[in-house]
Amino acid sequence: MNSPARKPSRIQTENRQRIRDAALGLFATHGFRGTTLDQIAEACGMHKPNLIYYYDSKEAIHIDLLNTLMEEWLSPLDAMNPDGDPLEEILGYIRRKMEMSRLYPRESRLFANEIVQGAPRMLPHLERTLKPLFDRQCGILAKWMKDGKIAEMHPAHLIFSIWAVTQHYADFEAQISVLLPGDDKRARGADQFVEMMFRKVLTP
Amino acid sequence: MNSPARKPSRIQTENRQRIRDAALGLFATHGFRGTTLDQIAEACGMHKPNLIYYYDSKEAIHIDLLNTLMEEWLSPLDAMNPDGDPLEEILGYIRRKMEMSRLYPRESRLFANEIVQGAPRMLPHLERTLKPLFDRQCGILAKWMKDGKIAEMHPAHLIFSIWAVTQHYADFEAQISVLLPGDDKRARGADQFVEMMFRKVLTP
DNA sequence: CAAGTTTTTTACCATTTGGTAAAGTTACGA
DNA sequence: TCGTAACTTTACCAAATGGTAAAAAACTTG
Repeated sequence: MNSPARKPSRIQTENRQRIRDAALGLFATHGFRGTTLDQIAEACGMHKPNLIYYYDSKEAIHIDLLNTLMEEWLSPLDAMNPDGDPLEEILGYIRRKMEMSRLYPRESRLFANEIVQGAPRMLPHLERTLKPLFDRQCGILAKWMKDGKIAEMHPAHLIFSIWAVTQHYADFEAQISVLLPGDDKRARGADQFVEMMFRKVLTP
Repeated sequence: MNSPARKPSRIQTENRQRIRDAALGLFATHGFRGTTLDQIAEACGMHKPNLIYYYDSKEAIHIDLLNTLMEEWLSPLDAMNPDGDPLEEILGYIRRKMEMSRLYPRESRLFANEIVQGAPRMLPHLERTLKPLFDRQCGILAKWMKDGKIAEMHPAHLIFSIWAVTQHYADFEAQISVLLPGDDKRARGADQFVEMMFRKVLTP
């Protein structure tokens, strides 16, 4: 076991990453309770007690995943520049969110599972990390509205609607692929629709 | 055990309903694997083997719930009248969806859980029941667009966005209540925002 | 390369969990 | 009201699952 003061060895860093990567896919598609340590072990080519050597418990893996991924998951929101062109900043954010839905559906579903089930392991993190960022960005949006750069509306609900629409494509993909088969141009169609939609909504 | 030909007794009807009601809340907040038969039994004041007397397995309860609720869950979509005023028909549908998010969050989360995890027990049902309805309503929307009654856009993605935004308020309530505390006027604010949003999007 | 440390593997355990068997109780039609 | 079918309860079980103990193997470092 590693003492708390020592920094992790190369092997530790690598293997923890392997574990997280395997666990991410499984937690995303089966949820926390639906995923077993044996499944994670098999998915990353390790043995069950080896997981516990690197993480104290199954829950510790889950929590570490949520914490590790939250930051980069939220980074596009943070990247909105208060001094840029309002409409283009927001549309840029929306484009990045659509891209992330396509590139990182596992992350999207991991958070979706967690929050749908009441965020039992993430509520404090939402309070401490997401809330301040959210409030700040709402402030930026409010200022843009007051300056007449974009249409006047409730900034919080605007952000909710952006999250809802963009993440829907990752979280509910199983349903979408049934209703809109032939996935060739689906991504482009989605991108075009979402851009058109929010352009209309935001234009004063 | 009841023979397949006999129709269920009063006690059977009542107790199955009690079981479904208890299971709905638990499946919605803990997912399928996260819910145990003992939890369901306790929640409806029955004993575990009694559940198995009414349902062959835990999975049978889950499947019956999905099947039973799917129809009424989709009924507002079916209620869109092709001969009514297009904008008002769609906005009426959106209002009903918002109302359902508020009145039936358990149902919304039950389906959210199921679909996020790849709809393992619902894919055939989506194909057989949802797909035809969806295609029909897309056709109605397309005609309204061709007639210039509402703005031109991809009908399927319009429906996706309606589902995404309205169900987001039920499915991600844990997050929303952190970001927008003081729930007094939250529902009204949401309703107003969503109506304004889609009015803009749909106006030609 | 030898001693010590880190990492991996094997064997195992206690609890939980979905489900069964069968006895006991209640409801209900003749 | 009596017999039978429907329903409920108690006791139980096998498999799955999260986790532990400790020996074996591999790696690091003086």
